[in-house]
Amino acid sequence: MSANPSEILIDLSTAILRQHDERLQCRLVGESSATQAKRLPFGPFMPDQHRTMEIGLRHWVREQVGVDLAHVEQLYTFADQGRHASGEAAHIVSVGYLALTRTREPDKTPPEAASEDGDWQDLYAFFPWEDWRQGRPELLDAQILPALDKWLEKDAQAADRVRLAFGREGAQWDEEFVLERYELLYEAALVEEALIDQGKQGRQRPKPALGLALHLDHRRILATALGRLRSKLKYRPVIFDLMPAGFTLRALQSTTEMVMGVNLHQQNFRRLVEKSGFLISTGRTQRARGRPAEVFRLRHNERTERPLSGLRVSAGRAKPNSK
Amino acid sequence: MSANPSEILIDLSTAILRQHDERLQCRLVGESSATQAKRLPFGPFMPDQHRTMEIGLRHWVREQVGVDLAHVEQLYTFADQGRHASGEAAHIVSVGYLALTRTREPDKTPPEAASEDGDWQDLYAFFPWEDWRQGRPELLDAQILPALDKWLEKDAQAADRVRLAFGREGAQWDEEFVLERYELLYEAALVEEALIDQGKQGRQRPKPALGLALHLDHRRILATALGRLRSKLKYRPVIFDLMPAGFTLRALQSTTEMVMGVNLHQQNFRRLVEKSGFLISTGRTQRARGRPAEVFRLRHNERTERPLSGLRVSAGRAKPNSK
DNA sequence: TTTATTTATACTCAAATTGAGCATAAATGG
DNA sequence: CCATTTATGCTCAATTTGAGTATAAATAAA
Repeated sequence: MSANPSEILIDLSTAILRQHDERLQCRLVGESSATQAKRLPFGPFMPDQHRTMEIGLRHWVREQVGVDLAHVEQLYTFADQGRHASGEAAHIVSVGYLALTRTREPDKTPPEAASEDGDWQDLYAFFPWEDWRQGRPELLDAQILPALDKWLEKDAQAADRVRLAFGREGAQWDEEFVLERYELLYEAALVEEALIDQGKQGRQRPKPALGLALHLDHRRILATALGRLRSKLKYRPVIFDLMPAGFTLRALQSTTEMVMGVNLHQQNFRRLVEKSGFLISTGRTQRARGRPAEVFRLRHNERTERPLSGLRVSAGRAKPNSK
Repeated sequence: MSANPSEILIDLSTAILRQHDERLQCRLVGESSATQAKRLPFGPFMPDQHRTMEIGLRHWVREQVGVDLAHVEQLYTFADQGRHASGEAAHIVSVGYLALTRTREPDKTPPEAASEDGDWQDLYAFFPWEDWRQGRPELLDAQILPALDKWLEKDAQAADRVRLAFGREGAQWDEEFVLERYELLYEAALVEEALIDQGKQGRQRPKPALGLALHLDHRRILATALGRLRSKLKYRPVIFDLMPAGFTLRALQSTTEMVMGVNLHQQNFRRLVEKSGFLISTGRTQRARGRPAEVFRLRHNERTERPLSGLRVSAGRAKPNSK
């Protein structure tokens, strides 16, 4: 079927995220016909033309999507055979990337351009159980946990993983475990991709309503991206790569909340950010409904590679050995 | 020169770390002849035989190295062309992994087996500037920083990266920036690999004494491994995957110190670990020089995927939106 | 057999950080 | 002018962290 059974193609797929209109969005490409799932922007890695994979990735993104990337980070390289439908010409290894793009200054956005900038989807459409901003999603207790329990009845192997990932029986819900949760839902065949990979084209069984499906393992890449971003926010100031040049503290907080899927305490958030020393006032102010807010910008060009909230060395350093 | 210009081979290379005799060690394979650099255990990914890359990796490790792997984590996929000497038959993409192995119980180690278990090298032989346990390494001020400054004279572009990575001018030394430091030393041609990649076989210039060189980009993988491990220790309890089944708190602390390259405050470390609730006393005690120490073990089989020191959500959660 | 030395463990205390809330300021829309 | 909204300032208790001092229990040396 395939030209050469051990030929390997490397596919670069990128989860491009932006913050827009109070939503965290993800850029998609591909057919919007009902049968065909959309996919992340992608392209093959061509070692003869791209000196590094990141160069290749930027090439494809430039070609397919007209956005400037801020933070770019390699996520993971997936090569599971089970995930790729048979019939492919070669073995595909997909290298997933996370990229953040800065929103334009709210004022400067040309109004007509809004609909012209491609297919952006609400990220939580793919992971509705990850958004706790309005409280614990009802979906969890109404559908997910009962279905997982039913799955565990046949095979209790994964019981502990479910407990930790979904925060049951004393375990805390950890918002970083996005991938772990998605993988469990996949294993339990509660997401459409699992049915497709099993050859059941999603027509036989009732289509599970657990978020929108994507091409191949792209939703897995997206889950990795969200988990990584949530995790990274806590120790590296990547959040600013989702912000325009000038922004209010409230806007920064909203963006953080979108990513974390959780609401934060406004006054304490302000205290944290002020203490971090990353921001500097522009002197300008931005008015909306209530009291006008001060507009900040990133101090200098302190690049993103600095810890945001102090290091977690924990347990206290001591003096070096005297001897 | 090569059979097919765009043919891609995937190479799985693993940094296998263990803790042994108060040292953090790394398993190497390959010639010990003077001219040929050693390398990390490796093998090609063969999609026809390995369903996932991790399966392939475990296969090669089993074949080349007789150790049981505990924690295994994919690090990064490197595909830079500049890094691979020309003349290779195909484009090699190397997927780097980090693996931790548990030490045997100190009592149960057969004395003669010690020398029989392969080629283990002190990790800090490759990164002497990363070990601050005896205080700030003299190497830094004596050699590294002057050489970097000399490099920056020609091109000050990287000045800010140097400042952040090496903690100068107000910036703090961040022990996680292992890769960033190594890359800068590579770019400044202060490590042997840089000279080799430039075609100067290290004979012309005086060989820089900045740590032992490894095959191709294996030292870069090792740097990634150390940085990732240092980072991960702070929020996931992977440290236990370097420990034997039973251990004293002092042994746990020493291992943590080896990894972090920093000394910790003993009483506070104890407090932290006790509070974490990960450990449970075995009732046994272990005697050495001073007062005998209590021997602990991991509680149950709480797997490693739990936060060690409380989450860093920072800025405090608030109640969900009431509306 | 005492004594110094070494290591483990217990406890204290001040400083810093965090979590939660009250209070006030400065706009807008009746 | 007043109710509403949002931003910002400030307080206060609880918890965590950093850095010690004190004591316990062993070994090595005198």
